[in-house]
Amino acid sequence: MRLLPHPATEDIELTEVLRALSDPVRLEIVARLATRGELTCGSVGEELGVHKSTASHHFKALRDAGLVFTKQEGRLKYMSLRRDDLEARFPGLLASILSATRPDALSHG
Amino acid sequence: MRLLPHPATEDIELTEVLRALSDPVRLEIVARLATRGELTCGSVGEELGVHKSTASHHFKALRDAGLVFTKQEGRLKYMSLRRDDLEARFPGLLASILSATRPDALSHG
DNA sequence: CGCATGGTTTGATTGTTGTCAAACAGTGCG
DNA sequence: CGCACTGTTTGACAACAATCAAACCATGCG
Repeated sequence: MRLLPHPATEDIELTEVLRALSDPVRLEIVARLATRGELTCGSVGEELGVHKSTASHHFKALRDAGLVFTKQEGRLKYMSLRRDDLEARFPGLLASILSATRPDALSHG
Repeated sequence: MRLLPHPATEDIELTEVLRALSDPVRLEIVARLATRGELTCGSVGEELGVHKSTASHHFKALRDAGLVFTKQEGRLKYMSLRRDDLEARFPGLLASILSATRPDALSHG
């Protein structure tokens, strides 16, 4: 099992995190990771209707920004949110963004 | 005194807010607005070492995203953070971002 | 080994963005 | 009006990004 490069918690940059989450597809990926724990590249591609190479590209962007952790098991790669690392680095940031992605949690209706 | 177009609070989009803040110059502008209340286009240009047209461009990006409000008085235009609107739309988001950029920014709220 | 499966990389295309400089426009003052 | 001051718009340019398709790489299985 190989390990992919992940930035250390203290090396996570705020602008890169915000930039990574400013894409609708990546924001949706993160929102799903928050509720479903782990996702593979292929499942995201199918569910969001994008090519698998596009999904891979987005996962790399999220990984490089320090948002997700990639764990390989067999032929599959499981991506998960780095919740604790992000909370330690930018307290409250991920929580506020995740709550903002849920329409029912807003003053919308 | 003229009014520039600003999006209504309920029309502020999360991805556009994150995108606006993903640029280091704009993030710095917002951080300074948080501690200093109001800034003009020219002052930002001088302090951050960018051309005035670039500063104007960034202010427009922040205004279009719903982050800042522009008020004209005489020949000057004062930009200020839409703190209350952002708090109503995305609770806790701006606070967590500001604390990530400048931990003392919260004490001025 | 041969093959299927799951992801990655590369190429091409298209669109966006950040920046400066120069021209333009609105405002206030004399 | 003419002028100075502020900010906006336009033009140009380089850099980056999102997407798909196809080729490629790696892993596990028979």
